[in-house]
Amino acid sequence: MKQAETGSKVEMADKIFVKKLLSWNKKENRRKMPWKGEKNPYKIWLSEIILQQTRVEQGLKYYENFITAFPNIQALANAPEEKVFKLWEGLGYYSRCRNIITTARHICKDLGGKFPTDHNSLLQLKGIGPYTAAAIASFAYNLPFSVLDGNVFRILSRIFDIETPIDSTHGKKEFSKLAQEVLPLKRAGEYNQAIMDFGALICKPVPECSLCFFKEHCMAFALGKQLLLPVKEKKITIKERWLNYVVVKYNSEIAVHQRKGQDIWQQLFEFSLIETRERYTANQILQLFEKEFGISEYKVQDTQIETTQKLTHQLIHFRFITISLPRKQAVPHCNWVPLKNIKELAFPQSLKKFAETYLYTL
DNA sequence: TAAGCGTGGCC
DNA sequence: TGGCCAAGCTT
Repeated sequence: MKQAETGSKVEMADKIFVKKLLSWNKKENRRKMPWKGEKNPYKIWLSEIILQQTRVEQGLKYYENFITAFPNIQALANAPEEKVFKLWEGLGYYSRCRNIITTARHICKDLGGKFPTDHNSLLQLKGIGPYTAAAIASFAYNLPFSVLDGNVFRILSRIFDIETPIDSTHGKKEFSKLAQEVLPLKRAGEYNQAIMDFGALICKPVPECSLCFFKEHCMAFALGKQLLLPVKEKKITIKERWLNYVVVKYNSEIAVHQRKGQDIWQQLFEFSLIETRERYTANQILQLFEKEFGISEYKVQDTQIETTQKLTHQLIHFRFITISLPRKQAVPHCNWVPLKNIKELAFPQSLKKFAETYLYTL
């Protein structure tokens, strides 16, 4: 947007957009979701955390499972961590799971079990950033804070033809300011829900301009730039890695290891791992395994299973080598878990699929 | 502050 | 089909 246009023209467009958006929301928006219209901050919070960088269709079942298992924040705070992680299994971005446990326990232990009712206190909670704080504040308490998510970036960039990259620090500030200016202060909750529904149904990445109530006022539509907005500047680099799992069995027990540190899948479980920076043969992997784990007496059951998984920043090649031990012995960094109990542990999706396909049937 | 964190659906 | 995207946050 050009500097000269930040004055009255934009304010006019704002007013028309808000009026039309709220009217569309009331008359035509049929989108239904279980947390919509919810006033319970616990349920709003849970839904918003689940939906971070996650599609509604994917998060829906997780939300229902969580509400059933943990109907209130006390139930979540009192739950064993492994049970919470097991419910989160497969949803990705597992730090969210760690954070809801921390925050639930903090609220129950230090805040009398009551969710904070002001925006700034919400922002202090682990896992709650600007978007989620605004969502809870506006949905639960109708406080005047505008949400700024992927939908809102897209919509505002198109309506006002703003080419500032949304993944830049400057862009975030600019869009945040604009979003707050557009917000109708007394109808924050209603407006925030409406604009995100509008982004999900009409002003999609590939937009349905023919259905749009605002196309006569949209600068991107006038210029034919819908598909060029919003602008992103960062290129992601994809790291390639090879995770060679040596699945160690003794009778019907499996050696498993819980991931720690700063890497992916923190706190999830895996099998004994040999990571390499390129593809190794099964024999090379077993050689490394013998050396690193101090285990040389075993029988190889299978070396064939290979698969890949694409993460946002990584391309992971998996190799599964199943071996069995003639006698039970300690496997470094691992614990022995009966096969029937493996299902109770949270695994990364690719490992879960391997286990379901090959391990339970051995 | 820029980089990193999962998974699945879409075209 | 591979790159992009989806109700972001933390470090």
